[in-house]
Amino acid sequence: MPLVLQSTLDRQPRPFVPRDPAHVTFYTCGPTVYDDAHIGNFRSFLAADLLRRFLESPLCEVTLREGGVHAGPRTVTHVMNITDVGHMTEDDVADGAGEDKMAAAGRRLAEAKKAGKLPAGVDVNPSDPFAVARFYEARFKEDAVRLGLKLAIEAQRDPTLMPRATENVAGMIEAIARLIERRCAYIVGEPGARVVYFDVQAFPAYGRLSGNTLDNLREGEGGRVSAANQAGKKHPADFLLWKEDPTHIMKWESPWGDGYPGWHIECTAMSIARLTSPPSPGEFIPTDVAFPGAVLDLHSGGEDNIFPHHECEIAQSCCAYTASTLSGQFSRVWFHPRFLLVEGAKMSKSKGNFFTPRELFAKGIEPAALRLELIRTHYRSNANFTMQGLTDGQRIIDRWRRVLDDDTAGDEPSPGAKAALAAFADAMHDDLNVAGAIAAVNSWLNTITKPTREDQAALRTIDAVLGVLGLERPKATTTGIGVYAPGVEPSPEIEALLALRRDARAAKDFATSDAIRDQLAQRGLAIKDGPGGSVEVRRS
RNA sequence: GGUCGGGUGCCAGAGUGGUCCAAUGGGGCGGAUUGCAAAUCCGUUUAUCGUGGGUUCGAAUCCCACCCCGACCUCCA
Repeated sequence: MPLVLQSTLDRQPRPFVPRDPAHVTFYTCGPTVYDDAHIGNFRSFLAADLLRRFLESPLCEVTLREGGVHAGPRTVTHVMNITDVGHMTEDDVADGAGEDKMAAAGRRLAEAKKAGKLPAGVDVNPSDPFAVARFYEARFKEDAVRLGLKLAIEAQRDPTLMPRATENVAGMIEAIARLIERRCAYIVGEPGARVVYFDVQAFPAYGRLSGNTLDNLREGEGGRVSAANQAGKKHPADFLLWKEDPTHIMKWESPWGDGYPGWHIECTAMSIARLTSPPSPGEFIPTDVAFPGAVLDLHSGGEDNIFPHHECEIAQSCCAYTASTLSGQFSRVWFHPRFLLVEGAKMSKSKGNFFTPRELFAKGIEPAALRLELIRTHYRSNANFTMQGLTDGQRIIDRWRRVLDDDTAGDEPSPGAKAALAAFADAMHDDLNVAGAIAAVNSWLNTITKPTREDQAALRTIDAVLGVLGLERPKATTTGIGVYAPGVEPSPEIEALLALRRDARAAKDFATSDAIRDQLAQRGLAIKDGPGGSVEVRRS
């Protein structure tokens, strides 16, 4: 059974039919770099990564437009933008009110610097918004690489895969100009305070993605679309494409004055630029009969992007670049992973359940365990991140690694590897049923007492999709007697206790040795006697 | 109020009309192992599937109502 996905547009699973089955185009709305990305951000990015990895796997089959099946492997060009334009903190009040977010981030950085809380070796000029953006961008890329985001690894060689909004303003201006020319956008205000808006009434399909059609928006009681804040708009749902503001902290020249672009236009410009052959002025991308207005194969983003961001992106992209402005979906599949809860509650800084990958890594959580915890729940359900889940995942990973690490594996054929690969692929083809796929792996491994090389090869094929086993393994710190797990710092006191315990055990004074173990347990450390008198120390 | 996604054992989480008295992992319990632990290995245990009604020969799976959780309704993955 070839791959089936549930696009947000369809609300039901459908076979995935790319334009070119051998080469899939995939755009992911990337991070805003005003701050470190948290585990919720990464859940969404990793879900996209998993989809991409499966598409590239030899296990993945895809439906052909003319019918029939295309067998993997295939290539995927996966692009993810870096949003380094500082949007406004109060853009809902009026387009362009409040403080620029990049400026706010700079202010926070300046405070951290003053308090001596910046990591060693870091020198950022907090008043330079570009420097602030680059600082967080670099940290994001580090985290992404550690979590095995394939795109971030590739981007180390090909930076065009992670384009920056600030370096694509020319493309945004071109897109806006095309929209104005096609009468899908209009300019209001006098020079010095001009604003360009997209005219939502020019795109009848507006609202199809989110269900927020123009009628529903009018009836809605969210209170955000209020006419009072929207002076000059033809329709309250019209959205900003360009804002003239010569005083802004980040500004560019444009035909509509010096200023900055709206929130949505950057993704249009960057996806068109990197994933299509951009049409010349006056020309448009021809419509695919089967998928009108579909230019990209896949487009992903967190569920909060569905409205307004992706709704607006579809409208402006189709109106600027495709043959018809009447309808269009821009991407064949819209892929929206749901939000992550933490210990059953919404993640928030005030609740203290807000985590970034680097914080967890510093505690000794290994990237593989975090990755598995973040991908193991179906992407269209809210996932619940728990410390228990992290431990569960760690055990699964340790178990799988024991299979791969067995260097006495023989050449005899494996009785179960083929069926396991098929079961894994079946689950993944079914709208990425990762939990089912992991279950297939575990059930198979349960039947193995001694892995063969074929088993190991099969597990590697599976892991090329899941992407956990190849991740960096934090190293234990070894001292004379202790083997300290990642995240546990050796100290002279602990060393002394371990030495005392060793002596007590040698003298068969188990009361003392157990007392020392209890003492360590009170400090949150669990020990395990290893070979040769060594003692493994980890957090309990 | 509108538009969506969910509610399955102690926990996480699959399963979308019969093969489900419900996968898988963790936990619990028992055994091997250990001075005792831990880890590992072996075995084992636990669910009438949010509530109420309906459709059907048959429902966790379809329909209706209600309750609850989460997202969005121009900051947010």
